[in-house]
Amino acid sequence: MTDLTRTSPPQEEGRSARKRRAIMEAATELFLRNGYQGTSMDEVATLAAVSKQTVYKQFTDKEQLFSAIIIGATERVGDFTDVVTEFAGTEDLEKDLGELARRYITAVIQPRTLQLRRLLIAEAGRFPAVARDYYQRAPGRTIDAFTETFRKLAGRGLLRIDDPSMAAGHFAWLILAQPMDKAMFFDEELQHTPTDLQRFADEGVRVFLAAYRT
Amino acid sequence: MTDLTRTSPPQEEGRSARKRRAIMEAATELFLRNGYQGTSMDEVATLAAVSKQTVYKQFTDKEQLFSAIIIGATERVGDFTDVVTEFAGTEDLEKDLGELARRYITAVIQPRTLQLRRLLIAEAGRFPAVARDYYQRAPGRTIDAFTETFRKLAGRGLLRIDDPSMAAGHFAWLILAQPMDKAMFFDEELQHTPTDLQRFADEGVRVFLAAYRT
DNA sequence: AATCTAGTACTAGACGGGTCAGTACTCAAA
DNA sequence: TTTGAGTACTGACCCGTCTAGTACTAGATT
Repeated sequence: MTDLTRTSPPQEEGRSARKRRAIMEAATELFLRNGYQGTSMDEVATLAAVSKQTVYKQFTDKEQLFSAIIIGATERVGDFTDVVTEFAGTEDLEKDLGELARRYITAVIQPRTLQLRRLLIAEAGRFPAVARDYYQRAPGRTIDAFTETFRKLAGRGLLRIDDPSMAAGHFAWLILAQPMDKAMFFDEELQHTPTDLQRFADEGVRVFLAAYRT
Repeated sequence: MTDLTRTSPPQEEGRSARKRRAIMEAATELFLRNGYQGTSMDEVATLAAVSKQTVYKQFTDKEQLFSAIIIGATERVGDFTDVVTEFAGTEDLEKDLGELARRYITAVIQPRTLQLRRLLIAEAGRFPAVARDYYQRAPGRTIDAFTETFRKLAGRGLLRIDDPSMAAGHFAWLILAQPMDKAMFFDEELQHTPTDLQRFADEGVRVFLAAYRT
């Protein structure tokens, strides 16, 4: 008999790291659902099944915990930087843009993404640095990818574009502004069906191509 | 010397009404700047130069005061219902749409409107009824006006539109989605110049017409 | 018209009951 | 010996109520 004292499963990460993860998961859940002021550190500790002291060992204070979970949550949102290379050799622009649009709207309309967006808009005044950072790393990054993609497509003569950045903004918002705007104000009590979303995607692409196709 | 005792100016409204107005102005200012949970009833009373008891005489509790100031602030946002009749006999569609677009973006990008929007998005979870009401009475109302306008223009053969509601959404967001989105995340520390805004308006109208003009 | 009076609105501050961020301390587990 | 659970505690804040006293208003009286 060897090592009967080991009751826990083989631990990939140390105890501290495991606790830290539990705290971040709990805090993410609570902050996203109840906002910054609507979440107490006691709640976080309880939901993480951890003592409050442990929370304060891992995170100096509430603000720092908030920043940390926002950064973590931002990392888990969809990444569209690869569209630049994907569109490098497109054969059927209309079809490929349609697919991109559907992928895009599906990713952004997810509850987690919407909650994150709502939370950051709500706290933009209290945490300007966090809001700015999120904007650059999530929606800004996507727009940049679109911008670069369109610039190349214009270079190949497939699109007629003066300002690729403006065109990227038009593309993005033609597709998701309407469902997104409504979702911001109707918390939980509204959900778009996949059919709805596909229609927004298709109509958005249609208008975009009418204006920008050569 | 006549009536030295009268120190106050001729009062149009009674004392209560005057106090009520002071309270609402103070509460509007504070709620818009600091949010619902970030505003205390003591602060409201102090800023209104009124005792807390008076606040509670006029408004049963904090939630009721919040609802009241949101309704009041909503009434003071721009109204676009008259565009329907304005466009009834348009001669130069491109010019008139351009003017509408500039008027629209100027109205919506105002700090007050943006603060109101941010506040309602932040509190959509806590006050679903208030958020829904605001949405229908402010942005929804405008979209409805655009929808009706475009339906009529399509009837006159000036636009080619299957779904006027979708077209209205495209028009609105082509114009203001980009500056609005950024403004949501950059509180105070970003202001678009009139030149920027005009460019968003013009480019939005250009794309819209490319897609929907007959 | 000037004065008095009753009733109402308002002020200032205290207070009860509660929450919350962050700290301290004890005891058990690893 | 280090770590963390559990819990109590501090100091601050906040909602809503209450009390004691002041200011205002309008109608009745002189």
